[in-house]
Amino acid sequence: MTTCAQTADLKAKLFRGFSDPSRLSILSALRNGPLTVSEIVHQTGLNQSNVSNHLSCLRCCDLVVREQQGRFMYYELADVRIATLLDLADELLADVAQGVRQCSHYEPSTKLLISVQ
Amino acid sequence: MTTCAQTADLKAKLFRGFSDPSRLSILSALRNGPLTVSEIVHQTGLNQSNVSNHLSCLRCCDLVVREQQGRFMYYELADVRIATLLDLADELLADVAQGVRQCSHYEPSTKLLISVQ
DNA sequence: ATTACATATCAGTACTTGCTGATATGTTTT
DNA sequence: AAAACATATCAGCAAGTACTGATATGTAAT
Repeated sequence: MTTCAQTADLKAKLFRGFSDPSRLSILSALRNGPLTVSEIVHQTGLNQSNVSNHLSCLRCCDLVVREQQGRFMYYELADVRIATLLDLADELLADVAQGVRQCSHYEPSTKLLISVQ
Repeated sequence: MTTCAQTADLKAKLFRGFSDPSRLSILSALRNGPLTVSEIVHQTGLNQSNVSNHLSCLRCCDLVVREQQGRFMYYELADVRIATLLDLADELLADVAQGVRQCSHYEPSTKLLISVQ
């Protein structure tokens, strides 16, 4: 029970790595092979600072690895199973978790709109 | 590219469902079969209000389903693949994402400790 | 109908989290 | 060595997000 809670904490932390649209765009871009930071910037449309921050976060968690090549830094998914996890999520979205789209629990600015009205 | 970003948003939202220790404890408790709210409260150690809020969130996203039985409400995982996803996360934690534990990006109150010192 | 029990909802608070711009570090080229 | 390029770091702001306690709803027993 106590051990279970600790695992839950850790697992939650792992999932937090996947629970941001920017980080997911980055991971998804990396599925086609290694990319430099600026290539990621270009492909995702995010800015350099933002991408760099997220990459640092992803690398710190060992979800991506990097390799220096001249003045470029190549980033890559750390393991195929990361792609598997992303695919499984897509499957769930398609077949099961269809409510996600409309669900507004813990959702941006609903309160604001209501109070303004 | 635009479609990709939209999927990223949705997937991020799905992962947010899994990125909370309380929700994970609940989901993990439900892996052994359907449970009432108070059984979940008992097994997880969370309080009733909290569990109810999270269940409402999980149900809204179609990650769990419920069925009324007298004055009890039985909750259950909506699909086996949810358990699969949890297992895959465990695998990643064990084999790949070992940095998650120590990673302190976007981490509670690091700033506070530093500024106090 | 009233009480007891099971669950749901809500507002408020404290905290977490991501983005941006400015700046720093590091690496090649001239 | 200086300039140009690639990436990293940091502070501060603007959100988002979760927990709690109080209260409401709903169901079954007396």
